[in-house]
Amino acid sequence: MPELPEVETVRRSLLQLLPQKKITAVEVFKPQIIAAGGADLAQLVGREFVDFGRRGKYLLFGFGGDERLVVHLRMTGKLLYHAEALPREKHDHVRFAFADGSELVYNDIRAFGRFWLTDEQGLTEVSGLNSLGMEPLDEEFSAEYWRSRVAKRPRAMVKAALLDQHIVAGLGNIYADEVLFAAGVHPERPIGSLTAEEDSKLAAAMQQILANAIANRGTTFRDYVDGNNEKGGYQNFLQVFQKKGQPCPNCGCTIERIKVAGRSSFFCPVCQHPPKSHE
DNA sequence: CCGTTCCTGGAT
DNA sequence: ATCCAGGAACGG
Repeated sequence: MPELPEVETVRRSLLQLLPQKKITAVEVFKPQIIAAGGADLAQLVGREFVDFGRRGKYLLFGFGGDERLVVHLRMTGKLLYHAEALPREKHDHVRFAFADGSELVYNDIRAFGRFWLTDEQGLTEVSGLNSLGMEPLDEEFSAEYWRSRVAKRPRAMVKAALLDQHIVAGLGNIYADEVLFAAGVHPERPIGSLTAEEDSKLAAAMQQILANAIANRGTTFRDYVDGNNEKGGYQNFLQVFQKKGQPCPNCGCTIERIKVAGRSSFFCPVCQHPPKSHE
C-alpha cells in the first residue's frame, strides 16, 4: 500500500493533527504489531507527539525525550486520527488516547505493519531501517549514486533494484513501474545493460515522479488514506500501473502486464523495449 | 536470486 | 475454490 509519497502524506497529516495532545493511554490489541524486544508503549503515557519524521517508508516519531517510535505500515496499515474516540473496529490493533478525547488508531487489515519503540541509539537495531539506501529526494541523490549502488549487481533486473530498499529508499511497485515508463526502460533489463543516459533518466524520474506524487497526496489504489482518512490524488496521473490492455499515453499501443521479481509489472512494450537476447 | 511467509479480503 | 494484493525478512 503505502510507498514513499503515501508515508510522507501520512506524516504531514499527523503533523497537523497531533501536536499539543497529551497521551493518556496506549492500548495494544494485537501484540504481534509490536516488534519483539522493543520497549512497552505504555511508557508514552503523559507525553506528546513532538517530532514527525520519515525515512524511506518508515515513520519516526519523537516525544520530546529520547523515545523514538518507528512505524512501518507495510501493505495495509493506516494511522487514523479521530477527533472523538470511536468504537474499536475489527482491524484496529493499537490505540493512543489523548487528553482532549481524541485518538490515534492503528488499523491494519493484514497486520503486516510493525511498531518499534526504542531510543535514538536503538534505531540502529530496527531491521530494515538500519540498512536503507539514500532518500531519492535528498539533495545528494543522483544518477551517480544510483550507478554506484547497482554496479555490483550487473545481472539483476532493473525493477528488482528499484524495489530494493537498500539501494534507494521508498519506491514500491507502483512508483517503480511509473519510473521505468518515464525513463523508457523495460523492467527486465539487466542493470549492466543500462546506458549512462538511461541511468540518468531513471534517477531524474524517481525524483520527479515522487515529488509530484507527494504534491498530489499520494496514490489511493485500494486502501491507502492519510491520517485524516483522506484518499490521495495521484492515481489520476498514473501512466502504466494497473493499465493492462489500455493504450500507452505515449505511443497508443497496448500496455502489458508481466511478473518481474515476483511482482506485477505494467509497461509499454514499444516505449520500454525488452532486453536484447544477449543482455 | 527465487520462493515462501506473515495475514485478510476482494475479485474471478 | 482459487488467485491476487501497493512490503520485506528469511531460507535455500
